[in-house]
Amino acid sequence: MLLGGTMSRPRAEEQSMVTDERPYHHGDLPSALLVAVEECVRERGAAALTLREVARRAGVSHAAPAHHFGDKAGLLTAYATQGLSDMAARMAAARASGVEVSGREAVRRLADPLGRLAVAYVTFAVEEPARFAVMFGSEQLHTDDPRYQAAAESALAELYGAVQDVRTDLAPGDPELLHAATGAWAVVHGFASLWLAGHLDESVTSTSAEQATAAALGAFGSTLFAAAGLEP
Amino acid sequence: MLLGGTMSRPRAEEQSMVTDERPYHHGDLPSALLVAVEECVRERGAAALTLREVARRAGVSHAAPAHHFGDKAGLLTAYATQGLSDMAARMAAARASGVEVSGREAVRRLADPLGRLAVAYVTFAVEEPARFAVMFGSEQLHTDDPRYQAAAESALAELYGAVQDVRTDLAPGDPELLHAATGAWAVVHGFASLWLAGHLDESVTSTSAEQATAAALGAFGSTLFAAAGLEP
DNA sequence: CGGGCAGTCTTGCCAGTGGCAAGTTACGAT
DNA sequence: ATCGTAACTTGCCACTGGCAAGACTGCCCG
Repeated sequence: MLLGGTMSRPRAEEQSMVTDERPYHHGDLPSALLVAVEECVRERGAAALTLREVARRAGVSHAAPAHHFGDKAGLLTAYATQGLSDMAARMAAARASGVEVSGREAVRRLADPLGRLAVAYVTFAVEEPARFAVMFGSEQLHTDDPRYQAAAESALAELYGAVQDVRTDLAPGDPELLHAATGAWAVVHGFASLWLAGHLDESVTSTSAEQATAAALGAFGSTLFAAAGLEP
Repeated sequence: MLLGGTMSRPRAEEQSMVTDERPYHHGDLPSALLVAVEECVRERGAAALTLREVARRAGVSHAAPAHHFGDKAGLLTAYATQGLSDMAARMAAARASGVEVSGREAVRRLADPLGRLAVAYVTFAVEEPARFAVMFGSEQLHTDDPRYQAAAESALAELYGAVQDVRTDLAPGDPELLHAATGAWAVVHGFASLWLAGHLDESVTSTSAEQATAAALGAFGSTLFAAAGLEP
């Protein structure tokens, strides 16, 4: 996915001192543009992303992106859609696999599917901060794009599925299920957001996303137990 | 705070058809600019905020804001600082007061200081979406500004205090306290963020912030209990 | 009372941006 | 081979944030 090879100039114009003899047709410009978006956002943040800079990195004129993505929001929407699909796949894999998380005692609760999904969510955000930032941090997204909506829905379905795996007492469609899923989403999303925004203590973010998530969820769970007057 | 009266033109130039006979010196431009920021963000979102539009609304030239706030980030930082102070005050009040929250059975747990703080956090975000968006959604903030840091720290202190109120078993400085506070922050912050981004189901956001928070936290708590094999 | 000074605000400019329109190039179907 | 069409470019527009230089005005000190 490092491009470079995606577009080998088909016919080398005689001279070897070709300065910019790239072919008129790029080959796979949409993919190259999405890679360029990734780079830009990683280096300077989503807010500083510039359509022209993206085009520059892909080696095309400033108006080329519009032909494939319509406008800046369209480009970002495509990038976010990629991210949502990837995230959904990761969550599905985490939910299916039985990988145990390492950590402290209270972490035992995280061995269930919901816990693995939580770790997957946060891990995705930490490993792909650019994607996460555009997916949830950008206000310029064409959220009515059907492909975007489909990707978002598939990710959300994983979340609901994980909650349902734990709350077997609830029938599908029960409002309680909606609230439980909302709460679960809130924790992991908030944790990931605060992490990426740099608001978390360094002692938290200096460990792995897995351990940090386990520690926070475990401690918060104990707090809920304490508030309810129960033994953890 | 609706401005308008903030700057009554001191001397009415003879004619009543004064088109723009405002005095050279505004009187309290910084405040007027912050009000204008509020309006702009409310109407078109934080990303669409324009220094020139803010200046236009305050009735000054496009370069006037720079004199008081340095640059765009400086203006946003001042606005965010206001918001953080306000939020800290609200959280402190909620923590001190004993107001019971209304809601379902599981909500009983929310009657404790931590629950009241959670409701205060979400309520602030829903009632002041512009402030919340700039405080946490903007990437162009001078986070090294001492006033900003002080405000952020006072808000964070309320959070830690509320957690400590519930986890009386933990000594100050215990890492578990840090993790518990991080987890608590994550839930309320995630919930508020998803709400403002429009990602929550309408059946959730159509109720009051108080009830929605109570329902989500309650249901999520029950889920944790279920995962731990306990009775709620 | 008056003169200068410092802070406030304006005008004018610059490079850079996103989007549009019109033109140019090259591929592929026929 | 030709022609239609998709891919890409050039050139333009209004707009933005930031800077420099100038204009206005309240206030302090004589």
